[in-house]
Amino acid sequence: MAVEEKIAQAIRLAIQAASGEEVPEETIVLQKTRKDFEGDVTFVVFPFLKLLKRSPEESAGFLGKEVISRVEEVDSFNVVKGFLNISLKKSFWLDFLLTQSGSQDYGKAATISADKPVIVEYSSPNTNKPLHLGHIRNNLLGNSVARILEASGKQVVKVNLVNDRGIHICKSMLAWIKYGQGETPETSGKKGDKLVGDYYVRFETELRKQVQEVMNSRAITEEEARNTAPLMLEARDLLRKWEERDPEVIRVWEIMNTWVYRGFDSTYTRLGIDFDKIYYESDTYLLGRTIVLEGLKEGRLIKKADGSVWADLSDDNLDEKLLLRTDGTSVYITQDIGTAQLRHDEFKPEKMLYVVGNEQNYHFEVLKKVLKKLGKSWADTIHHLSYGMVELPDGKMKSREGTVVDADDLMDEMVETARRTTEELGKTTDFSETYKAVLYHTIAMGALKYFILKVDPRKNMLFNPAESIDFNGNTGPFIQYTHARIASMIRKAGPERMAQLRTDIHKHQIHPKEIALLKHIYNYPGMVREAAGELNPALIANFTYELCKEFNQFYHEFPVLNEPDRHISDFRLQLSAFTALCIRNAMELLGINVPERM
RNA sequence: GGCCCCGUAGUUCAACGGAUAGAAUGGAAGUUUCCUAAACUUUAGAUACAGGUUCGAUUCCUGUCGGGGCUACCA
Repeated sequence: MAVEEKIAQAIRLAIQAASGEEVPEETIVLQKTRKDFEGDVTFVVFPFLKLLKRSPEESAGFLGKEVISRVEEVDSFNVVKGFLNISLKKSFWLDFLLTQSGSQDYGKAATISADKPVIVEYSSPNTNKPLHLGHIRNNLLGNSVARILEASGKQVVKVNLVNDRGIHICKSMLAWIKYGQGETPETSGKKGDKLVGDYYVRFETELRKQVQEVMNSRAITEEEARNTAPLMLEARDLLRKWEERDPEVIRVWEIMNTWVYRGFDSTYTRLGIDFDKIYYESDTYLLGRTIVLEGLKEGRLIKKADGSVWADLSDDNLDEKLLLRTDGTSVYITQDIGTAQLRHDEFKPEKMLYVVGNEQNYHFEVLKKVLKKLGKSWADTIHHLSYGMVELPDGKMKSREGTVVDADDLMDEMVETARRTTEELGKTTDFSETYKAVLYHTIAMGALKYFILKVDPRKNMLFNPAESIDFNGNTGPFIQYTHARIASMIRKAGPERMAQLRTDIHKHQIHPKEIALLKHIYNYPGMVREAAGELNPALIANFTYELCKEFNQFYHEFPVLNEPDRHISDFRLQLSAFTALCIRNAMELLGINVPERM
């Protein structure tokens, strides 16, 4: 049993004994003692004053004595108003260092559960649009959440659903057919996804021209003009042909897709993310249609006079939702129904996690309701991990308006900043070219990933393209630097010494600052569990930042290798190595590498 | 209009209903004969507004004001 549990238990029994009332376990909540106060664990007595029939100070004092006598790891306590601050024995902390610092897997669950897996869907790009900063947030979040869940002992399946069909895809195809003159990534020197994206933009530009012309000559609304413009009709026609598997259309579609996937893959690789399985909407949308038609036959859905199929969600205070168009083609949610069914059948997952922006909150609400309407008992395994938008100083990024921060460009800039900063600091003189290339990439990605992941996923965040992402302060490179410093000490100590550190519990008078550092590391596994429960990588980021600050203070104040007393030096070396291990494992959960030198 | 989310230092981010609201950055002032100064130390600076619940509210409730999103036979 962990010490915290023992303390909570002791407090609970003491309150029960004193009051004669049953006290449920979950009402005893311990918290970490705040930094400005002495102690390791704090219990707030206010909620129990009525049971204890004493003043806050007396109650806390009473419980403090009980805890000391019942829990051997407890050394002392102090009382501030209604706060009982409990300190653990120094031997407890030393023992923690000696028993835990050897395990490379510190903080990872010992076993992976054999139960049903958790499916994490993320990225889910649209083949018309090159990846931008919004996708970066999505990709990093999804990847990190998957890692965190794994570390907490879940079996995780990472999946990507590529949005490769629909009217929008036909738009870029049409533009390429009409205006492309056979342009390819090779002939143009453009990355495949960028090339296709350009044709999507081209379609919109040409369409706008047509709309403008029609509106100048006839008095109709813009919406009508859009819907009746020749280009739009051609795009619709192309979609019909695509759904009929017209060989020529399919051929163009496949060629363009191949370009896009090659482009996406290179971006994913640079970002360091991957998937266990990739789904394509083109493979799943028909299943969605089948399910909808079945639902219609079973009387769960309604068909209107024009032939369109709808789910009536008015019982749930939502509107009617279109599932099949008048012409029988599928809409976005139709394929989501199919994909969900497919995944459920394949994995019988405990949970299906969708990492998708909060602009789709309504969509997922509707999806769950529709699945329930269709009688799917597993509808509640669906969980929308809804993350906030990345905003620019002048508002949201919009592909159509060209106000996007391109993922590849941003990564290029980050690498360049990393190179320049490192060289300005004059640290590269004895680094090989190969090492430098890897290092700049590591630092660049560290800065970018940390910048994104340190923010609570649910909140919108701001990115200012005019200011480059910081390398000082609460940043990825700060954490990487802290690790590199420790790695440097370990190198200097040498493998032989590291293999036989003589940390002697009895000889070493451990300093409060050293305990503070150990305490921080001690909290790491709990932090991983919490992050897994909340699906929140920001907790890991902030934890690691605090740990590094704690270490840097220690490092500044206490000599490690330069400490003449070998026992103390060994102890500090072991403490430093444990810190480095904790940093490394924590950063791994964010997908951030930590260098040995920088 | 309806529904949802968000308002914390100049700026970007923290804070299970708990103690004196933390950091970073920018501003001011320091620390290199010492293990990497991408570091460390000191300093000024914030809970939009008005009520309510509570021993205790940045956190929960109501209203006002401000910002964003959704409300497509787009995805």
